[in-house]
Amino acid sequence: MEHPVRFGETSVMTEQLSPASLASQGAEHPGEHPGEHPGEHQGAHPAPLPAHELRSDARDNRDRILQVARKVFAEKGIDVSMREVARRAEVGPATLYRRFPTKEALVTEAFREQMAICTAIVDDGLADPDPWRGLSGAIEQVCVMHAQDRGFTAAFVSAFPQAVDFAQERSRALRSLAELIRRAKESGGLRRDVVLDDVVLLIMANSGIRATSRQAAVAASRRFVALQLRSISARPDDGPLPPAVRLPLMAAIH
Amino acid sequence: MEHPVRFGETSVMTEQLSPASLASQGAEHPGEHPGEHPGEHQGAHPAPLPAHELRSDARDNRDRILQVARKVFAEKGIDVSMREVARRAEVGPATLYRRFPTKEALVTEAFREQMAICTAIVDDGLADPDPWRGLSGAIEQVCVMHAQDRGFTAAFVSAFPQAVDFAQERSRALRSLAELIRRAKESGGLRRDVVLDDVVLLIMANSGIRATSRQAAVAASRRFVALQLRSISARPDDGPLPPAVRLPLMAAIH
DNA sequence: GCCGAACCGGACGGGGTGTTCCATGTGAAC
DNA sequence: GTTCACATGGAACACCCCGTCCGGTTCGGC
Repeated sequence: MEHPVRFGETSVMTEQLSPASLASQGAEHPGEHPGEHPGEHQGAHPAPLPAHELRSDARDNRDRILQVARKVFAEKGIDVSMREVARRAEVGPATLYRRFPTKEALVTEAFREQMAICTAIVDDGLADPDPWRGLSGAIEQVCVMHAQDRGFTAAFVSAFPQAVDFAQERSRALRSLAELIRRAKESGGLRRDVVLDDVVLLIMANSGIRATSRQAAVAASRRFVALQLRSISARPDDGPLPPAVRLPLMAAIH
Repeated sequence: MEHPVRFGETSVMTEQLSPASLASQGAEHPGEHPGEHPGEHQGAHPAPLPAHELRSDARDNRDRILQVARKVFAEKGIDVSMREVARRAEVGPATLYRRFPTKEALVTEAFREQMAICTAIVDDGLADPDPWRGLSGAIEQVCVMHAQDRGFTAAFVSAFPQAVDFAQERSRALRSLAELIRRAKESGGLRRDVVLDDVVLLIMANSGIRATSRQAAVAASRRFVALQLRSISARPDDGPLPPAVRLPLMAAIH
């Protein structure tokens, strides 16, 4: 079962966090509280983010922005400017900022779904009667997800400490993963000297893979994961690996 | 507008290549030719880079710039601005640009030595009577090098196609590596289904590892490589792994 | 010590980014 | 249909960076 995904990128933006990111900290989660109409007019992030009762046009814009953001983050990584997102969504910068007071907010919201998919993948693995199969499948799927979506990878690893719900979701996924690892060891599928950090290390390393195209990245990731699984499996099956992939670095050697 | 292509895009500095990078292309390697005194006055990159016969103060500055650049690139990666390098070297931007007409030039020059070390490592491995030991040692050393110096990693993988001698050196290293792999397979130490691209993949993946400190990164890298070697070894020894490392991502799970 | 060439760094114009202000437009409740 | 709070986009702010020009400084040969 394939989850829909996108990609990620490396580095940065960590240093570009706005001064306002702190301000947006104190605000409560929007929640479902009806009748919550703070009469403040705009300018300087009035309320963090109203829930889903926006005016129809505003709601449309919000949706379009998120859609565009997800796409462009996946293609070019997380470093694309807010302005470009606004441009592509055919929206003024102010509109973008009223919905997402900060770039961090936009990124967090854009990847909330994928983050959830991530945990879902792990939970799926947990549901598998064969823990080793569940674990290896989960690892592969998560890695492929990262290979497809540069932005998600960046968001995942660089991981704004501020974005609370992001961290929460990740924390949940990690807990499930830990349990899955425990079971996989118990069942004899996973080597006993492998720990949770190793699996995270592996996923992190996977994000270092660069290729010329998204397909190539996925293929490379598949091969990489297959190799990885050999190294952590208690009884490696020695079956054939996915095909090797020619990497960009190799161009020089013709 | 399509990128001039080559390598794995991934942003970073790709968009910051100066227009002058082309100009610096045509120029010959400075070489040792004495009596090469183009009387042009400065402004707009007069000669690419005079060799080692600068005025004493200029030479001092050049050395200091390179020293600072290496340090700051290692710490913060390749994305630091030219201005910051200049500031840290206590030099005006103009001075920096006069010595290194382009950021690419600075990076290339800063990492020339490390690049050479890289090939030396591989050649050392080639000299080892036990090809498998030579290969695994080389892999570990290169990976540790990358873990210690983020900038070098970036320079290595993103790899300006323009920087000819850089590419040459890397190409040389790759050729040696290929030979080392061939021998390791022949000697029965390396699995037969592993190819050169896999080792490169592995090194690339290693560069995805992030940690809270340089020591942690090195430790994580060591563990990672040990796992890797298990997956490509024809007869994994099952010995103890280097210690596991707590990764930054894990902070959330306390 | 002189003097010219080599060298220096501050400052400039052009461009980009994250974010906010404000005058204008518009959905929707009455 | 009127009304007004909400929504909008262009312009603007403050900052940073890039690569270059220019007037002043310093090296080093004479």
